[in-house]
This record gives sequence, structure tokens and C-alpha cells, in this order.
Amino acid sequence: MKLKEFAKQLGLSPTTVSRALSGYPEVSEATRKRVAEEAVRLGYRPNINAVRLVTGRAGAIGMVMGRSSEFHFAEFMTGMAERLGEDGVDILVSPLSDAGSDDVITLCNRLATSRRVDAIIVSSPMPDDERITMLHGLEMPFLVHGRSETSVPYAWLDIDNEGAIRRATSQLLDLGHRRIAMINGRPGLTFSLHRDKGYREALAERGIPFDPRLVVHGDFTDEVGFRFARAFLEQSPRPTAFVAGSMMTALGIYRAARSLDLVIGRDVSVIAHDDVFPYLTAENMVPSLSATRSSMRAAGARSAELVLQMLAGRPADEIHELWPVELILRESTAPAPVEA
Amino acid sequence: MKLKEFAKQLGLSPTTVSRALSGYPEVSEATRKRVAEEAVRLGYRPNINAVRLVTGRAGAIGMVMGRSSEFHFAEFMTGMAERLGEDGVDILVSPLSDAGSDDVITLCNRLATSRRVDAIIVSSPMPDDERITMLHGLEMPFLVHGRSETSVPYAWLDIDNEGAIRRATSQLLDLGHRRIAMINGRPGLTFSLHRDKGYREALAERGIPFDPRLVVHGDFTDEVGFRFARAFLEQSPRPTAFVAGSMMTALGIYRAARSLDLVIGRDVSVIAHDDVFPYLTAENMVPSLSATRSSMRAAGARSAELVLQMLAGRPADEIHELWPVELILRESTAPAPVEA
DNA sequence: AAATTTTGCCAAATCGTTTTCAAATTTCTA
DNA sequence: TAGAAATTTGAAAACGATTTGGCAAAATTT
Repeated sequence: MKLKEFAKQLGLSPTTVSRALSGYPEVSEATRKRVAEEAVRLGYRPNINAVRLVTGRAGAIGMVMGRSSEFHFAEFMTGMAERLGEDGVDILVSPLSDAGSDDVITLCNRLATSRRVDAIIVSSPMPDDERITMLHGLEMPFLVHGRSETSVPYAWLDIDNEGAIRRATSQLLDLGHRRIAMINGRPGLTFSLHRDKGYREALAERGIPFDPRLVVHGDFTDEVGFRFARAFLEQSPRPTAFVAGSMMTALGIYRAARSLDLVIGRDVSVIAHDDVFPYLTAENMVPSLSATRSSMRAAGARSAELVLQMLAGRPADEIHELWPVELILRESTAPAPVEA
Repeated sequence: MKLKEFAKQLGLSPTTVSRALSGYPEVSEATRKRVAEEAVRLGYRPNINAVRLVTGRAGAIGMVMGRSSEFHFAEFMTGMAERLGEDGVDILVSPLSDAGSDDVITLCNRLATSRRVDAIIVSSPMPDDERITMLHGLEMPFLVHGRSETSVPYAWLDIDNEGAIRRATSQLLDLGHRRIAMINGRPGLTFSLHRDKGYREALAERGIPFDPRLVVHGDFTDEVGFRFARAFLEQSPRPTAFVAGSMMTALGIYRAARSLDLVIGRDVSVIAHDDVFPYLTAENMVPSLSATRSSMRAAGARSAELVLQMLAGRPADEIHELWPVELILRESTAPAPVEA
């Protein structure tokens, strides 16, 4: 069913039908209603590719899914969908396969220049992220989930990683912990750096010297959590507390502690960052896990909203949202054990 | 840069350029090479929306991401990308938001009728899945990841859930376990039913009566695993072994056992199904987790390949792949403890 | 009642390709 | 060397919508 045919059945011109459907003001309310009803009844829907060609809009927002972020990815995407679904905007995913020879930059560039998307969401940026300068140069609207330090202006939404980890670390210091290990995210990423910073600030506030050997970096996997935690806990003196970059990391730490017959919440305290997954909750862990908490899904929904605003003309350089992060204390944090 | 302009610069007609780029045979090798080189040099790339309009192809494969499957979703999608990336085919994700009022069927229908995708991958089907009859009726090519019992012919790729769980259960029976609990996936889904069946078959093979109270269903979350396992383990006599539907479920079971001071691999045996995630591996758990194992990512890659074949004309009803599942025994399985 | 504005509708141009059909050129055969 | 066959090329017609500019008719103002 094409527009022409549909219009003829209604006894109207294609113009009027198109306008009625797209909500232009030049058409009477009565006609609009009739057109809308008949469209449903006769099953007419505009050919999306024709619409895209003529309007130049792709009706989709793109993301490059890097390796090692897939885990958070689905959750963020679900959030996006909550907002985009209403407007019929698609999510186009360009996942980085480790089979192919492409890197994130190439993939991102291809996505941006392919006219398949109206905007791109950049995730897990680095301080000097090439994607940002590139997309800026291409004049492709984009929003960064996270932050960067590139000189070009750009829209971003980020959580206060620095503040979150500062508070988490302070909390542990308040409880008397002095050797606090941090198992942070991948090195070089902005959020990892911010977390490093928050950690150091908390120490500095009390004049406690910073020991770089206590801070390590790696993927957010249980394996990384386990290996590092295990190595830490076998040292003497061992750390009495951990700051963990993710729920998976925390799982690994729990595991490591257990494997050495140490009790979380007594021998070792843990605070992890929780992105709020429906299938793995900090509260349910045993003992329940203290966490800095910020919903990945909410961030996805808001990011989508902001992108739509940009597409509607809002200037990118006025879009900067820094979300506060909750700190929720549970059983995994306890006063530092008295020195043996 | 448009085709017309680009062609003029080359001193050729748009026709010839289009043909050269699309690999039609009517154009000389010399011309083709020159066109290809100049296209790169001058940065010409066909407007994808125009191409789509005129060819009627969307250049994308769609998926509806349901709730509670997001966890496996990213992994499957990464697999798809490994295959689709080569051909420049997009992945369009239509995630089900629990904010909106739409259900999976509606979303799937909208995706199918929107002309935004050339084919759809249906995941987590039920025996009488409406999506299948609907897509069949719409003549939209689709591949089911899993199986159904609808009467219409359809392409599918599935793993041998029944056989996997039969073997896992048999293995536990061989070790002397007699009260084996199964924490299966969501009720009503085909794969859950197949697993139920495998479980019952293993019992039947040895003439052991089936106790329906030992089989429960729920989402693949640590919480569900924990709650059910905890309830089971508080019974008397308690089960000595568990068959778990997912890695998350297994985490919950481990947690429940620990909370009751029971030791996995001694007091309680566990075999879980492992979809092979990079961030949570059965081998790394403590004790290491015995598992039936099948790569979600490989399934994604193969599914993409099969969909491309369908799009190239291969009939759907000859595409049926049943993948065998490995059973890997690790520390979490041990002989049944002697009765107290 | 005439002049003006508003409303509701339409014809035709446009978006940037692919593809059909026919013509032009080159190569081969007798 | 002429004519047929094979190879290249090009002009123009789709593809299916949106949107510009314009024209009646209706509503409002003078």
C-alpha cells in the first residue's frame, strides 16, 4: 500500500495525507483524524526508506559496542530504548568483533559517514579520545557517555566517579582501614582515571601517603577481581579493604577472600561500584555488598533524551550532566580488624 | 558528493559508476579499478537510503531484546557482528522497555512491518510462539534461536538442551545422587521444557521416580538461584545436587550453600549451563563449576551466517541446526555424600 | 458588501540511487 | 574488409515518500 493509492482511497491528495500523518498544522482536525483511522484500518505505513531519503534523516542512533563493555551495554541500551521507542527511533549497534581487523575508531568512523545514523553515542571514552575529535570534525552529532579531555566542545553525560570513589574510600578510612586496595577498570579510560583521582584525594584529605602498588587496573571480570584480590591478600601486611570497579570484580574479590578463609565484612571490607543489573544485585550477595550505585539504565534513557534534544537543535556544548552517585553501606564494610 | 557529480569527475555515466561499484559484470576490469580507486580518493559513497529505497533492501537484521535476556544478548550480538560486519549488514535492536506498554509480539510485528530490517532473529521462543506464525504470515524471513512447536515451517538453530541436561543429570546419578534439584529457566520457554525433559529422561532411564517438587523455574538471576537453592537446602532430606540453568543461577546456589555452611563439591554438587561469557567463567569459580557448555557467541555468528543464506535464497525449511553441548566436569561435582 | 486573512487542499519537483533498454564501440569471424 | 558478435556505455524510468508554492473556499475584518 503506497501513499498514492492510500490517498486515492481516501479521496485526498498524497500531500494532504502526508501532512495529516506527520502532524502538520495545515490540515483540518477532522481530516487528520479520518486519515489516521483509515491508515490503521487499511494498514498504510510510509515506506521508511523513502522517508529517509527525502528527509535525509536516518531515524536511528548508533553505538559502537567495544569488547569488554558488552556486559554493561545491554543495560544501557535498554534504557535508551525506553526513551527512543516512543519516537520510533532505532538503535543501531556496530559491535567490534575481535575476528575482524577493525578498531573502534574505524568502526565509529564508518558508522558516522555511512548516513545510517543521525547521532552516535560514544561510550567508555579516554581523555584524548580520537572518536570525539573525529565526530566533531565530521559534524556528526554525538553524546559521550563519560568524559574526555579533548579540546573540542562536546555533549556529555557522566556519573561522578571521582566523588563516588572519594566517598567510598573516605568511608573505609573512617572505619579505620589504612591499607585499602583498589581494583579499578581498564587503564587509560577516563572513568578509571577519575576513580584513581577520587581514591587519592580521600587519602590526601587525611594526609595518608598514596601507595601506587595498591591500585591496579583491568577488565571488569570476576577473573581479574579474583587474581588481583588473591595477590593482594597473600601479601603481608595485606589490605584490609577493597574498592572494586564493578560487581563482577566484587564477585572475584569475594571468591578470593573465601579461598583464603577470610571473611568479608570482618577480615576484609569491600565497596564496589554497582551499575544496577537486574540479574546480579549487591544487596543479595553474601554478605550484602556495600556499593556506590548509579543506574546504567537510567543513564541510557537520559542519554537518548539528550541526543534527541541535540537532534532537535539544542547545542551540544551546553549539554553536560554530571550525576551524583549514591553510596549504600551494607554488610561488606566493617571497622578495620585490629592488627594481629 | 553525489553519484552524478562523481561520475562527471570521472568522465563516466552514473550507470557505469554504479555498476562498477556494485560489481556487475558488464564493466571492464580497468574501469572498475579506476572507479574504485577514485571513489576512495574522492570519498564517494552511495547514499545508503537511496540505495535502500531503490533496491527495497534494508541492509539490516533485527532483533527484539526481551527483558531478562539482556544478559545473554550482548554476547549473541557480538557473535552476529563477527559475521555481519564483513557484509556491512547492520544489527537493529528493538529492546522491550518495561516502561512502554508494548509486548514482544507487538514489537516484533512493528519491526517486521516497518521495512527497517530484511530479516529477524527470534530468541527465547515458546512452543506455540506467536511471533513465528506472525512472521511466517508476513513473509518476513526469520531465524529462530531455539525451537518451537508451531506447525509452520521455519529456520532454526538450537543447542541440544535436552541432551545436555540428560547427560548432566545422568552424571549426577552416576555419582550416587538421588535427590537432584533443578533450577531451570523461565517457565513456558521451549528450552526450559527441553531441559525439564532431559532431566526426567535421565531419571527414567534408571527407573527413579520423578518428583516435580524438585524442579523449579525462574529468571536467570543470582537472586532466583539463591532463593530456590536456599529453600531446597533447608528441606530435610535436602537435595545433594543441583542442575542450574545459568551461570547466574549457579552463583546464587553457591551463595545459598555457603550461607548454610555447606560445601560445594562435598555436601552439594552443582552442574550449570554455561553460555561462555568472557567476564564470568565456570572454571574460575571456587570451587570450579562443572558445566554443560555452548558458546552463545558462536551461535550468534552462525545465526547471522544462516540468515544471510536465507536472504540469498536458501529455503528456510531446510535450515535446522542442532548443536551438541559439551559437558565439562570440574570440582563442583563429587560423589553423593553418605546419608547422615 | 468588499477586502482581507485563514484554512484546506493539490500539482509537481525533489531526494540519490539502481536498473532496463538501447545505442555505441570494440573484437572477432568469414 | 565487411558483417556479426561481444563488450561497454548511457539516457531515462523507476523507487515512495516530503515539501514548495499556489489556488479556491471559508472565515474574518473593515
